[in-house]
Amino acid sequence: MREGPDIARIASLVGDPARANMLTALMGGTALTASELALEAGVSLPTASSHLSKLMEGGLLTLASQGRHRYYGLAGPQVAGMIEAITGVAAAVGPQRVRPGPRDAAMRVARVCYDHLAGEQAVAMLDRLVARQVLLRDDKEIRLGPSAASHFAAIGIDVVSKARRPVCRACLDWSVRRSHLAGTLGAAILDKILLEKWARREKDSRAVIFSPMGKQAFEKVFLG
Amino acid sequence: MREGPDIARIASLVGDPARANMLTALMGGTALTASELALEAGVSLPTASSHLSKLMEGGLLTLASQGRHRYYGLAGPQVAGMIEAITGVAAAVGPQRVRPGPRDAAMRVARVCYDHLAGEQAVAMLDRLVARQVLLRDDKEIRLGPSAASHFAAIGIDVVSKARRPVCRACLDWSVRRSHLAGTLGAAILDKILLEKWARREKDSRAVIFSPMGKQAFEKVFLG
DNA sequence: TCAATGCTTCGATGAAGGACGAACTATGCG
DNA sequence: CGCATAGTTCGTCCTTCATCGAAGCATTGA
Repeated sequence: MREGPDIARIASLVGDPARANMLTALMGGTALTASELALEAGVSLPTASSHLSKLMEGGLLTLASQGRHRYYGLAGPQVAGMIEAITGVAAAVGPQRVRPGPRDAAMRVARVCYDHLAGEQAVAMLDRLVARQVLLRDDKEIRLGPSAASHFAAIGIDVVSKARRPVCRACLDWSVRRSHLAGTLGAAILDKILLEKWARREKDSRAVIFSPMGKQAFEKVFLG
Repeated sequence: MREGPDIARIASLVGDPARANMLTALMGGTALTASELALEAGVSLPTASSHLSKLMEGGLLTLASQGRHRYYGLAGPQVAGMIEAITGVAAAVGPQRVRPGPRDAAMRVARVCYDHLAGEQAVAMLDRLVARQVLLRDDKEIRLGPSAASHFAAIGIDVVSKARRPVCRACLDWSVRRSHLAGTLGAAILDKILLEKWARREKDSRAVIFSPMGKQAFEKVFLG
């Protein structure tokens, strides 16, 4: 009989369809209220409330009360990474899927991963940044290169770490099996992309759709 | 209501304690038989068999039949990565350690790991055998040294491999984070320890309790 | 061919927990 | 205040599924 971190406890939290839907919905990065999550999960409000308590108790969610609204969000990037990893296995393992619709294709190209960009675009970006030595990567770790500060400052992104959260982190992609950039820098880049309206978010989905011009701009700045 | 990869299905597979233990055991990288996994999970053989079918059906395991042995292993690095991600969250989220009781302390010192000895004693033993070059270890693999046959023959252990099972294998310890000796040799040594009554097994536990004299004898033979 | 071992299937049991309606608390708004 | 909206708690029903013993296959060795 094994000991150690209670992995079954965490996994079983994700293992309920209603809770899994809630967590998936929260992968979009924005915090949601209990009613919204109930709707996402397709259960009644009391049921959702019960699930949310469990997720809170399990440490997977954070709660921000604002007046009579209670906003639930993912507890952190580590939790988001776990959901991505599970999603990846589920996607790889379920070959009995109907042919990938247009939404799936879009998801493969670019999607939101909690607070940063994921998908082929994001993987290509990280590759390029490493090739140009703006970022340095050894093994699983990613660090800022000497030219990083000036490079990102030129496009209006400050790479100074304000919080305890790391600036750079690698996050494994489920569609491609390679890493993309997470951390505060990854989040800042996604902000920039949406702020500049290079891309818009598909409603009720994690997909990120680049406009033709936005794609060009993105490629010029990050893949150039 | 969401669509997409069935993440709840995968997570719920990991969400059962017995299955979680099996998967954790398989994280070592070596494939194990159904009986071994039953022991690891602390369930009966039929129960284990049922769990294994489910894990197979879920695509998390691969199966290699060799005669009447059926070796189960993780389906791939992606699955391993997922387990690791879940373990990470579980470790970060649950620092609530139960106070280590006397049984836990004993488990840390010495315990049975399905057919061989694990724990601090076992780790020390392997270290010493390698230091004396009775065993040779490179990377993760352990082989017999030139003096191994005579050395073990002197204490009544035959190192000739009868079965297909390897004589030496490294097994990662959860208490200490280092390896101990598994394989037929590991099993033979545990047999010897119990046969000579150097130690007895705690009932209903994996703990192995050395008598004062037994400990001396063990240290003389294996740590001398 | 017979016995032993490794493993799976079957059937019955029992406990865990997910579901919702109703009632309760809390915030906001006139 | 009184009413409406957002959430939680409670109680109960009910499905699911983990568990084990016994029996059934399959492989190996004698």
